[in-house]
Amino acid sequence: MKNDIFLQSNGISLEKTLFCGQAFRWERTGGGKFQGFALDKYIVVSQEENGIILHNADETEKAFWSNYFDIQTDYGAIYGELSQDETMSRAIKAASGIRILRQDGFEALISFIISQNNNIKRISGIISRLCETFGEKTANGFAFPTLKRLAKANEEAFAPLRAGFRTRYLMDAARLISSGEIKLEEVAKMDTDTARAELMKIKGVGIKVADCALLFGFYRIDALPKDVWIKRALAEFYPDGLPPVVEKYAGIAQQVLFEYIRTREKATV
DNA sequence: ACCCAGGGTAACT
DNA sequence: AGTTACCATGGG
Repeated sequence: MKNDIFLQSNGISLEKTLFCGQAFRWERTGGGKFQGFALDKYIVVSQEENGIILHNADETEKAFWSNYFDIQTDYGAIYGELSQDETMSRAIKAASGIRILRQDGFEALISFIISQNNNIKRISGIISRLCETFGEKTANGFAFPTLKRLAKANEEAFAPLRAGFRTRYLMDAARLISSGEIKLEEVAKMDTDTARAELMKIKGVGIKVADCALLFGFYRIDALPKDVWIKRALAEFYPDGLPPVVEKYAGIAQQVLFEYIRTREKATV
């Protein structure tokens, strides 16, 4: 039985959450509606006052997307705590409504390998071509490729993605995970430092890509990915280090800061 | 034509 | 241990 299902989440912003650079497979369809994929799961979702609506969804999908959108976490309380810090208070006002999506580890890892030395627009393009090339075709679009399918692709097969030097990194990730040398279900159980070191066994996965995979794919909100924007923000706002309350929610704080400094940049240019 | 992008690697001091 | 050139590609 398919229905429109309302999920309450006070203050959530789909626009900010879906396009703040943590996920790359969502698009606006107008009128406050969005559509996208998580792995092979497709949904149309719309922005409501203090929540979202899942369109044409059943109970199984309700459970899946509630987890994906991190509905049960009290962001009001977290943002309240973070607002004790003056910089965070300003950043949250400019970028409120962001939730950290609970994405699949494999999809996040592959996506952020592609992200390196790249911009969000082109990352989305490469991932889109990745799905068209290796993902299963469905009625609503292409699913994210399975590990098995990626692992058997050669360099020639990757050419249509135009991923540049990242191709061999993607192939190394697929090889190591496929062979069992790296087990993502084990990574999910490791403490964050051990998990980071494990992911960094993959060629092309350094500390930043690993932290992105951990934050967005394994919900490690203590992981603090430092890209060029965050490095600038930390130097400007926290030259003497992070206050404890920001440290506690580093991943969430980081994403709010990322949005804040990027939109501030856009506004002034 | 140059610089930059949700960086990492390898080869240098 | 800390720099630096280089890596593909596309947009500004």
